[in-house]
Amino acid sequence: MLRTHTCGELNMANSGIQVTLCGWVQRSRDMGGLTFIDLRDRYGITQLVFNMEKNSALCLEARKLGREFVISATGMVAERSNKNMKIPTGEIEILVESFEILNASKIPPFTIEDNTDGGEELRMKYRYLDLRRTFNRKNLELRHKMAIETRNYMNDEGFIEIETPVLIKSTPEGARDFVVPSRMNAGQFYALPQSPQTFKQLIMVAGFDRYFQIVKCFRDEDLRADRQPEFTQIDCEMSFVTQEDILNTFEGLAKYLFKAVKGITITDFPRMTYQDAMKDYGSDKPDIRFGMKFVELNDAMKGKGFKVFDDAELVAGICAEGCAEYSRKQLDELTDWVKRPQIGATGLVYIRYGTDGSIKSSVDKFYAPEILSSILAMFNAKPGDLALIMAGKTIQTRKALGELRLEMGTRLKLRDPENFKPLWVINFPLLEWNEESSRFYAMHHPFTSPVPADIPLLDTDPGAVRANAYDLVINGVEIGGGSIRIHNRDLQKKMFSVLGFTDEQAQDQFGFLMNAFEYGAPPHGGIAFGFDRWCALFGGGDSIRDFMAFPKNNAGRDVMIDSPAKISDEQLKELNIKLTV
RNA sequence: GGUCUGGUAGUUCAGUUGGUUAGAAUGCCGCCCUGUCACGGCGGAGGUCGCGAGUUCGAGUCUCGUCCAGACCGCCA
Repeated sequence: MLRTHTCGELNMANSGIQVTLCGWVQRSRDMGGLTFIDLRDRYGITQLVFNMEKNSALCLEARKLGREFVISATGMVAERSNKNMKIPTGEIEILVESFEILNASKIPPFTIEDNTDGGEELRMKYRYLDLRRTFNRKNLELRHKMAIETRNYMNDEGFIEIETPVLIKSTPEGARDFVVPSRMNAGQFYALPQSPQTFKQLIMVAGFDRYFQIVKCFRDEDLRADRQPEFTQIDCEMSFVTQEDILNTFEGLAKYLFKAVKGITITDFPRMTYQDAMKDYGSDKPDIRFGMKFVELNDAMKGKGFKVFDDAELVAGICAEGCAEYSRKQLDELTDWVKRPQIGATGLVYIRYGTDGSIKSSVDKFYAPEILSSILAMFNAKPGDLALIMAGKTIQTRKALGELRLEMGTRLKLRDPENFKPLWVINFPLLEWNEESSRFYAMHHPFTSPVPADIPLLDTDPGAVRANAYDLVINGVEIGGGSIRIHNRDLQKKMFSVLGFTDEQAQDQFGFLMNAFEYGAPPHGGIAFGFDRWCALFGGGDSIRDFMAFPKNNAGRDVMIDSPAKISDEQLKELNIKLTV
């Protein structure tokens, strides 16, 4: 070992002993007769002292050390005359007797500090330097803890971790696949898994009963702050269970992780139907840290001569507590906010309930004071509150109002990142109609089982079929989703047919699964969690990139290794690929 | 595929109506300082204003194109 201790562990109890530390030069302070160096490693920072009077040659050498030099230093642990209570090692320092430069460093392009001066792009290019910062180190430590504790819980619950292949087969439906050309099979391609879905079902057919895997998945779609082309799932599947068993098992995982990683005891774990979530919050992943539920106002506000509302399919609003003080300018600004293309609302109506009991709205012309007063009563509004109302097509209005609700929640500071409110959203529809291609798509995926009572509807009214599917939502973030699967060949075949597959296509693409169902497939179901998102949520971050060691930028590029990149003509030839660009 | 924002010193940014030699902070280099810990003081170096056209007597500033980065919409079974 090149060191006797780390830079984070020494304190008064160690004073008087000789130690050797290794680490990076965080900063040096040259006082003339004294030189201080903060030596940093994963574990902390320890101050080294060089004294000109005691050893001038050594002190002069130490002054030459630049930021991020890697050194080992040997000396005596001593109590400081001026203590720094801000750091754990702040009561001691090392009186250095000798040191060695293990490796020099160029001047780093940005400062390796909590409040770094480096921008996003630069830090990504030098990610290995960025990762030296406490912020990133802590995020990766959190991620590690999450993974370890997940494995602990799953192992204790009798789950077995099994790896599934990464080179698999491309299938339609769902996200775009990343594909990998096969050299030995000219003209043919593997696909990288969007999830190990079919494999974990086959593992159930194989009798493993309880499987999980912390696994990389790949989707070739555009990126977001919470979406990367390669990401990690906690993928889980169980046999001989009902939906209730799965919800209980993974409610257990969530509670365990909250306790083990965040030290938080979760007692409340409510469930909400998809239908209620859409009606009350305009979202299938409602943030229930705050109320501000939708109030539907069709009966109260339609037919009173205000054309925008009269023509609307839905008139609905929310009540922002204590916002009656909003100025005309603020309300205009809020109206502009909902009119942005991302939200796409056509307008915003307000009713202001003044603290003096006065009522003022943007539609006074159409609604008598008594009516406005009765509407405020529907919101349970108190003097000082502000009702915000939108109208239009039901789906768009709910979506826009949902965005407005989140925005108001943020402005009113009702979305504390250290306050956690998990929620199961259940009772999802099985299918979703797509206007563009005029066909149904599986809302979850094509292996999701319909609620048995609704199976006859597959022929008559597919859109009304409910699925045995569920999502775990925490603070408005979709953390995971799953379903009870189809385990019967005929039902699976039926499902593909409803989705517009011919029997041949279904057999060609998913024959292996349907064949397996004919050999004693047990009833099964499962769930998959977005591991990166869960880490980001627990870490209080908005971007999953901060919780991955080497993430890609918003164009899917790794700016550090500069990928993706061209390959040589020889490689292309070997793969039988001709480029058109 | 689309919308928006940004690109100026190593770095993070400011730069007014288009007008003299493009500034600040930080980092870097040099000198001074024996208790600092965001040390302090003095001095110094550092710029193809992303790139390419255009308008103009004159462009960091206006226009068009293009590249790069970020956020979002579409997309993400």
